[in-house]
This record gives sequence, structure tokens and C-alpha cells, in this order.
Amino acid sequence: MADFLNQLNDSQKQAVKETEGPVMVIAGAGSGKTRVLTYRIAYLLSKGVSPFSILALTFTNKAAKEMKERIASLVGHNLARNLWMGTFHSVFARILRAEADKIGFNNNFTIYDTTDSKRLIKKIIKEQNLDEKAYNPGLVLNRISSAKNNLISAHDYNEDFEIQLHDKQANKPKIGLLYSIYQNRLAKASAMDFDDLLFFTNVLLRDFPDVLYKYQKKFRYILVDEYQDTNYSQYLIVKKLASDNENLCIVGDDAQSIYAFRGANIANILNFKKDYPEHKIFKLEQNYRSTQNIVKAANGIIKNNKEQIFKEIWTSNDTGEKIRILNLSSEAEEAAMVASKISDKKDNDKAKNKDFAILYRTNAQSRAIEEALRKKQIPYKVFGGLSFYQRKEVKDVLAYFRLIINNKDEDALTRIINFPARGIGNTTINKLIVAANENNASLWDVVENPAKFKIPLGSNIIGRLSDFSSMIKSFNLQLNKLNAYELGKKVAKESGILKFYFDQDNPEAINRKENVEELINGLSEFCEIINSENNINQTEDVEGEEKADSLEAFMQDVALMTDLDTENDPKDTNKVSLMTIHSAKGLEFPNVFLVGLEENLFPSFMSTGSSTELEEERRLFYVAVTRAMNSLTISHCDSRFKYGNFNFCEPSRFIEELNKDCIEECFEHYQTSKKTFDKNKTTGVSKSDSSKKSLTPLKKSSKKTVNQENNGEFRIFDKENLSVNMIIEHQKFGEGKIIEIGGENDNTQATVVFNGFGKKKLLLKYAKIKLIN
DNA sequence: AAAGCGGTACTTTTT
DNA sequence: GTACCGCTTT
Repeated sequence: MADFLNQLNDSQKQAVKETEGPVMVIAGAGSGKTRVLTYRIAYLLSKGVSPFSILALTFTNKAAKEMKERIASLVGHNLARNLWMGTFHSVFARILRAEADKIGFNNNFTIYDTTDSKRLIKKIIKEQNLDEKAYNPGLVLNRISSAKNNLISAHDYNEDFEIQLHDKQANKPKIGLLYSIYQNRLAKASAMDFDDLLFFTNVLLRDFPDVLYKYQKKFRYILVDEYQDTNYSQYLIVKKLASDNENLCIVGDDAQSIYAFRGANIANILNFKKDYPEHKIFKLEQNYRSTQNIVKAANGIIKNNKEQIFKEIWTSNDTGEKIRILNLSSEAEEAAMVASKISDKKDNDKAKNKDFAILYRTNAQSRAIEEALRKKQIPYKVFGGLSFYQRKEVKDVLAYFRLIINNKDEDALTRIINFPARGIGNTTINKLIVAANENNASLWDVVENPAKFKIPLGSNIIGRLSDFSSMIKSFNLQLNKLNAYELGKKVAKESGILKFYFDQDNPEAINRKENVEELINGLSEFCEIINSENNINQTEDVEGEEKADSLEAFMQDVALMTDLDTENDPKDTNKVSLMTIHSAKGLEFPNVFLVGLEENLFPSFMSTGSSTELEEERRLFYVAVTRAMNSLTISHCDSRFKYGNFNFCEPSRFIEELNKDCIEECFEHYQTSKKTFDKNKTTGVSKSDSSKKSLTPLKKSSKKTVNQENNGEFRIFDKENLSVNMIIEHQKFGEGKIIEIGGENDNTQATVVFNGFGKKKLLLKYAKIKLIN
């Protein structure tokens, strides 16, 4: 038993075996932090601790999943699968569902993601007739979010003198009001946003001592990963749950704290010492991941920060190659250079695709890189970005699911009541909303029974409303009869969504239809996994959980899932990884390319204002550099397209800060075109120069330019000037062939078949086109 | 009610 | 460069 402990070094082993009492592990990058957590849990299990009484909180679902798998390989699947392991949000969402009635919710409450929250805030701002510029929905939501993360309720917010003063001075005195209305609306819709999951967990543990007691007794061992990224709300949950026996182990690295923008508080690490005077500290400073050059460079970077717990990582690995710094003229050349370096390394060193990662500061940077990789036929996977679950068509189908499960979900209802179009337009919907507000009823109640509220509606509208509500009700009745796949498929079909996309034959619609189908496939997979697990073993029953493979079960976590978590085909993993540095936290790759090291991009222009923010960017740089095991290439460009405009860029200050012994500057130039920028010309020109020198982007096809020159601008044509079989160009649809001209006077229209967009009828009175021949 | 057009604002990072 | 919004028209 526990002979697996021999795979650890001394300090790791100590940290693992110190199972009782408060333990803090300060773990440098690459020092085997995850390993300590994994082995600690495996060790507890091997000592006979029940998996049901271990709570392990991670930062991403993916981290939890991987850790579970590693524990399973040490002590067996049966023990590992019953651990309480996941993100704060997913673990406490589960507990909140079980205890929902105590805090005035149904256990089928909906979880709103950031997009949903923003939509709602925006709606409220409009209803209040506030200036949308002063009250930017995103900013308002941020303000509410940070209040919640500090456990300031809407009521407290409005009572707090300092907060009110702050908002008044910022010329946004109504934020408190918006916060109150927002919370009311969420409650009315039986919904919680991300921050509510933590906020209400605090409420639950604060106001219900018996519940607190129950979970204190239940979770006899608590472990928290990435502790430096917890916020106050999370800190307090952990503190309360652990206060009974104090078997709490936290693992973190202040140098890798990169989520302050989201309320994370490094002080939580410092507080640990005060809260638990009996604590033991273990420092892990030996790095097993990276070469000496990389470790040395990383130490040099973090030294520039003033606020930190002193710690220096070291390694016994080889010196390794130097960090390469590349300077390219444009983002396209940067991308092409990276692609060609990857391709060379694959040929020369027999490296695999999955050995490479390309990291960047913002998601938007992936586009140019993707293009270059495609050109070189290098398979890749983009992590994060617009998640699958955020796409419009997927959100629409999910809105049906949400409404079926929770008919109070007004946001879902308004989203789909007329999608696909079923003749219930804005005028009607507004009447319904007014009636709902006047009678203090939910919108669904009004839709279900408009007669009761005496709304002046035409009989055909009444019919359409009743068709819609009976459809939703009939789906609802099948929630516990059909599994998620069967019901989901039915909804996609009978709602008309599949048909809606099927009837159009443009590439966009086809893509959207495929995404809906992929969602249905996901449902089928979900059912399979649940059923195979249930046949092997029984899971612990939590009060209030229903049929295991129901649509409701699927929907419980869907808002908390990200693309990072949906590890598809295991056969299909040999790909180059593209992701933001934030997403790369906790991961490692043999070869890392870090692109876009330019002022105002990295560090971000949003963060150069204060030293706190700048230090966070520097920690982010530290995280990026320490992802690399063997080789690291950093690149920056002289120019880049931003907001569709051409911009000159200066190298990031972080490059200057790098230890000169660890780097080599390379002066190779990768030329994708004959145009290269004369460097001398760029000096002295402001980097934010927005003078629209229309340097045509490289990818614009020459064909288009030629047409523009030959045929002038897009304009309106008369019937007389057009004939069947003519080839024309439309600004949006591109080239197409006229197959029919019909109609009289104002109604004269040409039917045109466009490449890729199918058949369209253009009204000649309005459609601006261009003749091709 | 639906489609097309033109204007505007947006991009930091994520559970 | 694009996603979204609102206006206009049939």
C-alpha cells in the first residue's frame, strides 16, 4: 500500500503525508503541484478515508477530470469516481440544488452565463431609460460582480455610503438600483449567475447552521488548488467548511495569480497564516519541467514585481537552448514564421503536433495563426474563444431546454417565442410583457393563458400562442419519460429549428445546422456515459437529483462547461494547441511559441495604467514562459491590424526585462509577400497612428481589386441594363448569375444564384450590384 | 413579419 | 473587420 509515494521527492512526500490539520503548499511553476494534490488524495484513499468525505476544489473542470483520472490509475476507478472534485462553481451548484428550497429557489434553477447576464442587464438599462453609453452593460455587470464576490448584497450596496459616493462621482448613481432590479429579475426567473452560485452558498452556510454542520461533518478533508486565484466569497466558503476539523490543504503560487480582474485576492494566501496559526508550510521550489535557461529567465521576470512572497525556483535539468526572440513585420508573417518553425522541427527532430503550443494574450490573435497553420497543413485545435455553447444556434436550442425545465426563465422565453418565426412579433410580445408586469405574473403565465389577462389580441395570435405553449408543455411532460438525447432531438425537430437551417442552403446556415446536430450528438454521448457508469457502480444520491440521464441532468452543468472541458476524440489529440495564456495555466508543452509580445497588446493597453495591473500582466508573462519544457520562442511584430485598422507596434517592455544570458535575438525574416516594411520609416511614427494609409491587407484577393477598378462602384441598375445569364457581383453575396428577371416597376426583381449563398431575389430598386461581364 | 441595408461599437483575460 | 442594432420596405 502507498508504495506510489516513492515517486515523490522529499518535500513533496512530506506535503502528502501531513494529512491532518491546516497545510499550505507554496509551489513554484513546474514543481509538481498537481502531483502533490493527486498523491495526497490517493494517499488518503489508501489509508481508508471514504472518497465521499474528500472535497477537492480545482480551477477548471478539466483539471478536476485529469486529476481524477490520475488518482484512478493509482488507487482504482471505483474509489476515484466518488470523490467530490470539481470547480467551486460546479461543486456548489450541486449542493445548492440539493438545498435549494432553504434559500427560496427551486432545484431546477437555471444558471446564467455571462452572456445571459449581460442581456438581462441591458434589458433593464433600457427599461429604466438610462443612457446606454454611461451605463455600459459590461461595466455594470463587472461592478455588480465584484460586489457579489465581496459578499455585498444589493441592499448593502445601496446602503453603503462609500460605494454610493463612488458611483455618484463616476456619474453612475443608478448602479445600485440596477443591481437591485437585476437580482429581482433573476429571482423571478429562478436563475443564478456565476457569482450567485458562490454568494448563495455563503448565504446558505451563514443562515442555516444545520446545513453548515452537515457539510462540515461530511467533508472531513478539503483541498484547494490554485488558491492564489480564489476570491473573498470562495475564501469564506472554504473557511467555514473547514472550521470544524481544519483538515485543509491549500496549494498555490502567488507568482501565478492572474485572475485579480475577476476578484481573486492574493491576500487569501497571507490570511491563511493568520486564520490557522497551527498551519504547516511546505515550499516546492525544484522545477521538473523546464530547462535551466527557461527557469532562469522566469526567475528574472518575476523579480521585477514588488509584491511577492520570496521564492526562487531551480532545476537540475539541462541548460537547454536559449529563448529565441523573433521580430517580424506583420502578424501574417509572424504566423507564417511560427508555422514554418513548427514544420521544420517536426521534420528534423521528429516532434509531434501535440508537442507544440502557441500562446497569445487575446483570443482574437488566433485568426492569423490558424490561417498560416492551415496553409502548411498542420493540424491544430483552438481552445477557448467563443465556446461551442455560446453560439447563437446552440444557445437557441438550449433556451428551449431551459424553458421546458423552468418556465419562469423569461430570458429563454423571449429568445425563442418567435424563433423560428411563428407569427408572434414584437408588438404582441410587448403587450404580453406589459400584462405580466401589471398583474405581477410571470411572462409564461400570460403566454399560457392570455384570455385570463384580458389582452386585446387577434384570434389568430391567440391560436399561435396556444400552439406554442402546448408544444412547450408537451415537452415538459416528457422530461422524465425520455432521456436527454431522445427529448433533445425531438425538441430540435418539432420546434422547427433544424428545418429552419435546413431550408437555407448558404454555408452559414449549414454550419449552424451542423452545430445543432453536434449538440444532439453531445446529448447522446452524455446518456451513454451516464448509463455505462450507472451499470458499473452506484453514485451517491444527493437529495433532489432526478433521472440520471434526463435533459434536466444535462442542463445542470451546461452553463459551467467550456470547450476546454469537452475533450473530444482521444484518437484525435495529436494537434498543435492554440490558446490564451490564461487557458494555458497548469499545462506544459515541450515547445512553446509566445506571440504578440508588443506594448499595448501584452501588456494589454487596459493594464498599463496602474502598477498593480502591470504586475498582473507580468505574472501572466511568467506563467507563459514557464509553460515551456524545452524550447521557447517569443515573437513580436512591427505592425498589426487592430479594429480593422493598420497599426505600428513597439516591442513589449517584457522583452527588455528578460535576462540577456538566456536569450538570442534572431533576425530572420519570413516573407509572405514582396512587401516588407522599411523599419527606418516606422521609427518616430506614433504606434497608435490611425491615419488610414490603406496598405491593403495581404489576404485580400487580387481578383476583387481588379473588378473594382474595371467596373466602378456598386450601384442600382435598371431592368433594361440587365439580362438573364449575366454575371453580377453583390457586396454581401459576391458573384452570382442572373437566372430570371420579373415583376413590374418598383417590384422588378432579379433572381440570382450566388456562389455559396444559393438563390436570392434582389429588388432592383434597392439592390446595389456591379456588372462583371 | 421578414429581409435587407446602413450605421455603430467593439476586443483583455474566464468560472 | 464583424456582430449587433434599428430603420425601412414589401
